[in-house]
Amino acid sequence: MPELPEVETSRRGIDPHICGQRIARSVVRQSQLRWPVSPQIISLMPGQTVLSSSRRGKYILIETTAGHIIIHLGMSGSVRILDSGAPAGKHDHVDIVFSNGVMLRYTDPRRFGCMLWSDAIEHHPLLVSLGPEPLSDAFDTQYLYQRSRSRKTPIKSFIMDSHVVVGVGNIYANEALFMAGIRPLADAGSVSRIRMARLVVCIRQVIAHAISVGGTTLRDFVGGDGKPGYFKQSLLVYGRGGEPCKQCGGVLQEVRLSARSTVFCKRCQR
DNA sequence: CTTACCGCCTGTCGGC
DNA sequence: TGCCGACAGGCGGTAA
Repeated sequence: MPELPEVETSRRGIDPHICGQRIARSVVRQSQLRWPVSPQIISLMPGQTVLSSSRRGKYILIETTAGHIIIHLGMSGSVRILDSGAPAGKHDHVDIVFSNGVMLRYTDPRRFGCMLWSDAIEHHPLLVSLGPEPLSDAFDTQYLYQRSRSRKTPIKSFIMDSHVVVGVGNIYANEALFMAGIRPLADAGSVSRIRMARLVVCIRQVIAHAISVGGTTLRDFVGGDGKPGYFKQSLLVYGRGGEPCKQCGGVLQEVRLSARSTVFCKRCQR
């Protein structure tokens, strides 16, 4: 389940292999992803050169001489660098093959992800209304506090809303709220400014830490020592419902919030 | 504008 | 051992 740190790790993994490379052709084996793969991925790509890669939220953006490729990994997606001769497996949906024999392969068993093309990335509907990056200056106490006023939605849902802040998935939302000592079900609008300030710090911390260890799930790009679960070992509450709180020893509660597993400590979080 | 809920997918896992 | 339902979950879309 790629979250922001895994997406960033993926982007860093492919970037040096694709930048400056000329695209020879693309292959789409399965076009039915979250949305159909843009036809331009096939029709416009040959002959184009990759200029750069970047990331916005959980979207990987690949800039070519004709426009941008927008990639989302959904729940189970991955991008890998392979030799163009590598045989395709069941869930290898799209290949972008470069003239030097290197290939970028998009794989996604559950097909929740997407591969789209845009020639006006700054106006793309998927990107235009996204909230700030959690590690950017724009994401600060003032911003989060102001946006949360009069919001009745649970604070956990609030910080998982990509229009509020990007990249905070279920795992990191649980972790950040525990670190901040805030109950996931508290009304967003009722969280005090002081506690909102703490939450901003905790979201930053957990995301930055996860990026620094290369995320949890995607580790097999380049030179990966391939040790999975780096971040998993840092988890304080996620996946630990019924187990003792690492802070007070009490039993961690687990509830469903909008169909998502939500774990917290009754004593440490208020 | 807000909020709550739906559905897209398939691999995995627990129960019988 | 095999079958089957529940579950996982990002997030756009839609209804109220």
